[in-house]
Amino acid sequence: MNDPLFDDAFDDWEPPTRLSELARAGVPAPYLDGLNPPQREAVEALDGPVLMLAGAGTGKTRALTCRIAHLLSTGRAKPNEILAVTFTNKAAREMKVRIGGLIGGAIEGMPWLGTFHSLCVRILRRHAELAGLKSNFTILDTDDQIRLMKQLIRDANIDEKRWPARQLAAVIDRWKNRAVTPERIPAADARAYGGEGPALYARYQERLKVLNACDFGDLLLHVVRIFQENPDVLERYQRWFRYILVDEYQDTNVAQYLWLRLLAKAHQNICCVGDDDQSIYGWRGAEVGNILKFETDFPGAKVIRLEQNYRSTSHILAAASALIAANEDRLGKTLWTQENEGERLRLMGVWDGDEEARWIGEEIESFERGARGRDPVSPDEMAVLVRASFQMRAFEDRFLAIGLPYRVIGGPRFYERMEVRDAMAYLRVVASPDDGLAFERIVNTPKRGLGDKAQQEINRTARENGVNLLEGARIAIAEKRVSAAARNSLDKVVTLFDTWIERAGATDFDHVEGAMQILEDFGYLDHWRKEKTPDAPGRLENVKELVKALEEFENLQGFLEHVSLVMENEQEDSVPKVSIMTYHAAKGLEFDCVFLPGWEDGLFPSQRSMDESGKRGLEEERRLAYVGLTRARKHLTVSFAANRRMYNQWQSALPSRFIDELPRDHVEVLTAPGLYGGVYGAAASVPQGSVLEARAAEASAYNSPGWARMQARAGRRSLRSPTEARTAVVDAEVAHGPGDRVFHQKFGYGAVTEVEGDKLTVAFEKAGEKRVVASFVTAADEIPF
DNA sequence: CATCTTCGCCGTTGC
DNA sequence: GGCGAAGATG
Repeated sequence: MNDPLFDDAFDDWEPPTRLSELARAGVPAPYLDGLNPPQREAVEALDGPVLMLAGAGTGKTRALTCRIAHLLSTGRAKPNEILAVTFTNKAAREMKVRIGGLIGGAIEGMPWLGTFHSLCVRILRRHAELAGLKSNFTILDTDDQIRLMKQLIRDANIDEKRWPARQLAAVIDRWKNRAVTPERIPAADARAYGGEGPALYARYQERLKVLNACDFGDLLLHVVRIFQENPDVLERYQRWFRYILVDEYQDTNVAQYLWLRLLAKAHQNICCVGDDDQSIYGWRGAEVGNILKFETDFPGAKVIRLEQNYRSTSHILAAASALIAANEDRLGKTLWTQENEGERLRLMGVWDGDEEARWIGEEIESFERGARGRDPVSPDEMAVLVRASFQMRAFEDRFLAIGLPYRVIGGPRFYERMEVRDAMAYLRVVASPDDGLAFERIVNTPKRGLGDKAQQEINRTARENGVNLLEGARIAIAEKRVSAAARNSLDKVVTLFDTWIERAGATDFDHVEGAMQILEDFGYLDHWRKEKTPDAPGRLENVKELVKALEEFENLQGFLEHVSLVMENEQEDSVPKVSIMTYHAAKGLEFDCVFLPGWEDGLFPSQRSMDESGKRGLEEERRLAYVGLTRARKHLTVSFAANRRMYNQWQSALPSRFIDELPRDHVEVLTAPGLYGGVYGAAASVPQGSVLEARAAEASAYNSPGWARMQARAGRRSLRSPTEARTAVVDAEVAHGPGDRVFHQKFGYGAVTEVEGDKLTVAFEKAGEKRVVASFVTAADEIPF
């Protein structure tokens, strides 16, 4: 057991006495209390492959943590012999805490509980040389990746406009997700990226090696390859990890799947937990297929379904279940609950995005006060979930305006800020001098008179001599390959780095103080002190905060690794705050009160997703909606706007098709009668006896898209009374033709130039040519005011 | 030759 | 609104 690969910290570890005695006596451990039968089965079926199909809110985390506690307390494995994979670092942290709570808090944490990426880094550092790297390799983020690829594209004389670097990044990413190496690109992919993809991929990997760096995909790919090519190494890990657990299995990609299968091959003690209905990372290479074929991959697998939902009220669960039922590709589960009926899902239509933010702000305050006979809800228990991050700003602006505390989760993050990335680049060069991308980033930041010309020369020199940029710079100075002014300034940089690289190698190096001094010496702190822009002081603060964050780590490398993998800077604060985040970031979380704004076709479901992946894309969008709906415990509000400002332009939108799929019985419509945007809602709240009501009764298939869309058309036109609504329903059928003069609420007057179905192309006098939905314009002579 | 200024283009989701 | 490329300035 004295394998130097693995720590011996747990050699003397024993399960808590009380628990092991209970286990020996055959008495159920206390943590088994209150588990429902399938949960309990999932906890107790320790040997052989197990697939836990766990619907939203069915207590899968509980089952998972209990299972680990059970492995530990029955003495099946020590804490460091269990490999447990979570989807986020946050989930890993929380799970450690919960396991500690279950078995008595005595464990020092589980070293092999983490995300695929963090686990792979640990393994890769130990065997870096088998992948052609040094063990102090750096991990590049997306930004670095793109910059590197841009260089390669330029070198290959490819037109960057026609072939954007992002696209190459996407192509290479897809290959890595599927564990495709440059040597084994499938014939079908040979034409990727204008036929240059395979060659550029190979060159990219070569450059990474030279830079002693790897990207996210590499972390897995390198380890998989090391396992495949070095059976002795693989065998040691197979023996060490006696039990394997995987959370969010529906979101694993091919590379991750291969990694797991290699590690589980010998003993097959693998337990995967997932929910095909919550698979929302297809765009990142996740294969729902992994979960669907688990039983084939691991013969004799036990499949356990968790279907009792403990989270949401029955109205909310019913609405979510009905929505997801529209998907065809699913295993199918029947969630049920014993919770109260609760409130129905509330549906609100508004005129534009600003009004939506205003209204939600007011609603949040009203929930906080406990108005309308509700129990007060803390802001910590409320969340606004959006499809895309650009939607967040409207809410931030509004919440700032009314003084409502909020936190943005997963938005533009601390470690992505320019000044923080600059500061880190300095530290990266010191910790890992081969990191040319970091060197490039700061060689002329702050300005040192080292522009394009000088930098190109450094690059060329380095490449010709086969050395890193720092050495290249040194040679360029010695050989006078750059101008005298540049030489002088560059020499200072090189000398300073030499000094600090040496100091950092010393055993008594204080990395916190050192980091601050590095930034001081290079003039980076002064740079922000001198800057007169209003945001300069804040940026200086951020840099100082970054240095402070170093305190929690043993050395620079540890810190830099943490940043590249975790990228979050959470500080617990005392003020309760409303959370704003994307659906993707909300996975695994739950709140008493959830707002889902922006349910408009094209935004949600995202047009791009549908264009790129067709029906598959739409189904993933629907699963995203399902994830959103199932985050709510008690209060759930969906809203949509008739108009939204995007890229400084007004665009009109139809309500999301997902709204049509919400079952009427579980929905309360708040949209004001006769007000614009009265979809779905218009009819439900139209006064008795009105024409709209008659039409609603007629349409037996109330939830049919056709009906809802007709409502949309009718409601869309700033109507104030049922009388106007009646006219509107008729008007909506009136077609506009080319040449007609029309009026639009936001764009003003214009002339129709083209008609295509219900979309018009209109040349507006002020706003220019726009494509609009026919129902949003009126003939210019009958403006409804 | 470096840096500052303006213009046109682009724009999910994230470990 | 942000970014990079091209043009203007010092």
